[in-house]
Amino acid sequence: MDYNFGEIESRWQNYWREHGVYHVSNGVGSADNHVNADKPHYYVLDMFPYPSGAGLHVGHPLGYIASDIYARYKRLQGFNVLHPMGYDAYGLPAEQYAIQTGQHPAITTEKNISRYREQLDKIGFSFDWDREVRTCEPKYYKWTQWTFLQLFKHYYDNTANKALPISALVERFAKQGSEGLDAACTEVLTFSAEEWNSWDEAKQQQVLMNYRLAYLADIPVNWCAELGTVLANDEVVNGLSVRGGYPVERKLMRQWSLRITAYAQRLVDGLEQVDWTDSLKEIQRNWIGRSEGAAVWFPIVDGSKGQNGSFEIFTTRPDTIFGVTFMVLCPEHELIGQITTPEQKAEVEAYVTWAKNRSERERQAEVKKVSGVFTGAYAINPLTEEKIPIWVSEYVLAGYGTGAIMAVPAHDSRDFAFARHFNLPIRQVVALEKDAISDPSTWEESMDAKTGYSVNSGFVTGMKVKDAMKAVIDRIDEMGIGHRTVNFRLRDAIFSRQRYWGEPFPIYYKNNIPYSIPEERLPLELPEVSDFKPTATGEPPLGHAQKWAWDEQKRCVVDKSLIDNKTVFPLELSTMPGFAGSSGYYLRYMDPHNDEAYFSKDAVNYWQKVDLYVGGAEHASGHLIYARFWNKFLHDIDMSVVEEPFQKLINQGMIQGRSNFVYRSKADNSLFISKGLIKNMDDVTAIHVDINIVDNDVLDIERFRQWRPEFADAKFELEDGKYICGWEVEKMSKSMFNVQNPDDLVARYGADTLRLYEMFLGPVEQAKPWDTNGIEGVHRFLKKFWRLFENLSDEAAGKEELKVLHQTIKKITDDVERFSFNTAVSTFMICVNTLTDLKCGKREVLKPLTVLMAPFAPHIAEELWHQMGETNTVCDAEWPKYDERQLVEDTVKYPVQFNGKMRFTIDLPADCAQQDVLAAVKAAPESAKWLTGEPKKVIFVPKKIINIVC
RNA sequence: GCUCUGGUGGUGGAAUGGUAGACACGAGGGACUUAAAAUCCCUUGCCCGCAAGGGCGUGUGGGUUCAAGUCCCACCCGGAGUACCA
Repeated sequence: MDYNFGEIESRWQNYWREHGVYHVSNGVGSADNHVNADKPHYYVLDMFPYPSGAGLHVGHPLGYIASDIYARYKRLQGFNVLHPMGYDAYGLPAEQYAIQTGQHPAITTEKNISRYREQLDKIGFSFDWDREVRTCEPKYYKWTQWTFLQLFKHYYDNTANKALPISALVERFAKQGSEGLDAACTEVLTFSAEEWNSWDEAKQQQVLMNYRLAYLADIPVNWCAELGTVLANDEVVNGLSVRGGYPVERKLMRQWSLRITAYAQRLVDGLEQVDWTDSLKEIQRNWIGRSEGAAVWFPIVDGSKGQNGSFEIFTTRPDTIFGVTFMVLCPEHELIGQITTPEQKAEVEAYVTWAKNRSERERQAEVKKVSGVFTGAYAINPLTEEKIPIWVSEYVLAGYGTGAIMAVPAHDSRDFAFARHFNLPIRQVVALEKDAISDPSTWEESMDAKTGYSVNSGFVTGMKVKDAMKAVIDRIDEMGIGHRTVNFRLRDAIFSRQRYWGEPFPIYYKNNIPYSIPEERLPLELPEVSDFKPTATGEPPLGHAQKWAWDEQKRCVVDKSLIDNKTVFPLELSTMPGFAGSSGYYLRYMDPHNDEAYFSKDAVNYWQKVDLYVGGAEHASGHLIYARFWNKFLHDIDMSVVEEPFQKLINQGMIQGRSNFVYRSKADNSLFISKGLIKNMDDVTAIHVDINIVDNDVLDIERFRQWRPEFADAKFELEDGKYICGWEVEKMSKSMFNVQNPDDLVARYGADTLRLYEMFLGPVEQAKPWDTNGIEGVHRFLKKFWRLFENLSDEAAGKEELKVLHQTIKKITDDVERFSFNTAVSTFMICVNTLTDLKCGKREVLKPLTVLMAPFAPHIAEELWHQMGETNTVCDAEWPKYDERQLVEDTVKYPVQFNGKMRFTIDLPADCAQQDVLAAVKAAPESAKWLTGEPKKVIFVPKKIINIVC
């Protein structure tokens, strides 16, 4: 009987579904715990997909296949494995599509999901679909909203180093005001208990907003007019939106933000505990951008103009303070208005206006261009008492540090450029050697390195840079004008989107103060709207919703015509961003149908965390930071039990497209020249051709003629009767006709072949081009494996057969453990080739081999498993263990080296001692040529090699 | 610029410091077949040679070592991330 993959695969997919083979229980305490009560647990998670209209291409399942193999492997090893899947279903593309076509995003999303599901099902994954989550479903986003409310109701206490309830803060303020409080906040406030108690509700709420972990504030945002929404920093690249590539500008807007910066240090520290690649950790560290330095207050000359008579700067180089020759404020700095002299006023205002109106894009493009203006005001260097000019420039950013710097042009390249441009003095205060002082006016560039000695620097002169840093900080600390501090590049995450297709905020406004709707009234469901575009007045799409107001007494959503601002109030109109729903989904999978809680204590105590997480590295600075933050917060409020949610993380590499080209002659527009016959590439035009009508770079001429009407009469210059196409590795995209759809391959070769081939392509973590050319080999291998079972026998296996089996068990186990699936597939090939040569059809060998194959090619394994008379699923078989005794070799083929060069090999007994090996080598006829006289030295590695130096 | 990656046959790729190129694709030759498909066998890094055999080979140049694709130093090229972050 032939290997009929179509029939086999649908049979077992049905069987698995009908028997609930992939259903997982939560261990002890759960309703159906009897099955898995005493097994160890393991959680394998894939980053859930956004179901786009295009469906899956061959790159999407790569990670899913890898994780599925691992999940199945763990199960065979006796683990209770959680391996769920769901959909990140809220987001921009569905909404953009809705705006264009008027189709409700819920409908297109539903359609896309069922298409995804169909495609996924065909590949034979072991997902427990009973646990599916969809971020756009009320019963799921109820808990996204719930988490938001908890963030709203907590603040971050730096002393406790965790999130604490706002109610505790209110109590504290009533008793002692801000005294002794060290908390994450937007600005440091100082007030007494009397003051707090004297304030009205509005003022108190305003003050609390300064501390909430989810807070409303006017902040400069990335506004994308084309998309009609704000975007997070990681959603903007080079001043353009990641989705759509539209221009993005800076704009001050009242937005919800998450105070993720409160967790910056813990986010850095947590990286030590997780098993991720160094490069991924590095991306996160860079994104968080921790830097140590000092905060220093510089007094302003004629301090009456400034509020406190001084302003704060941040520097990582306190040791260079003797080299400060000017100060720079960012154009947004609040002090500018107060300190600018009347003579400079016009010029400064013009500059500030100009800078503020510049788009992100212009700024990015002109980074190297120096611009700025003198305020006319001066500061005093607190250590030298020198009077130094204060400038304003774009190169100082509002969002980092305090938006003000001390400029040390000799030792900072940006300050250097600025000083040169405006002819400001440059003073050397660091030198590689104590006396290596030169004239900075002759320098080509600044000396930025943190090495060498301080020079021209008062009391730190002669100290090493590192010591000088400490000495300066100690001094300013003593003087009470500064202290050691740490700054982060990470910004708070803007959490509002002016969009329709997202989670509504469970917030209503009473006198412009946000209040949370009661938790027991969640979810606050997304209302229907007449139009998905923003309203005429610029309100988000929810402004179109008629039934969108909160009745405080009835505790429910009512028609907005009832708004009276007494008992009925307007609801928040923006929605949450894409990362809201994906930040905690891994926890919900643990207990997806719980209506009482996000997830039960039992469930999270059982599963703890994700043991293996597989997904793309593109989420390094987005999802993976937000999710870690989300989890740490949930940990603080005693929900999640482990601080770091993803223990081991694997990034599957991108699968690139492999495009094919035909070459049209420029002289004759209907003539196509085969690649090898082209003399000069300038004579031809390369045209992308659909990879589905090309086989091994050979063009199917008939199908090419049918492909496009304009090619119907094409003529060809052939080589060896074939038209050979050119190829190139590019992004997989429709416009390049290089998209490979997994369904086509499943139909042609079967899911098992697809699974094996995706793994065989190369290391999972490496980017690689998709190329169908090799798929035949993998398919042939499966047929060969199938044929082994044609002569199934119960005879005892021989030594050779057992040896290859046990070698295979050992190698496959090793390979799976280190996620080296490509070499695992080769190992299977070697094993099957050997067994074919040995004509081995012995059950004793084939049965364990089938179990080894089951994670990789589950359908064929299940079929053969049952053909061997088994009645239970192969998924619950036992992973074989290798027997060291079967691996022992009697003889070793020793490579013989002379002076490190391999010359020949010699077969010897495995237990041969050095002198016997040497004797055998001397006796070998081949040695005569290389061995003249006695060897000077002999290196002998038992069972490995012998090297003779002569 | 900085950080992280990677550089091995015609192609994808393999190699705990110990026979470089496993496994597969492609290509060439052959068997079976009326023919095709399927299957099977042989050859396939480059150079010299009829052969036996020899020389050269893992981006480049040095070094460590009995032995280097693998370790160290310097450099070249590709890919990704990030970028006035003080």
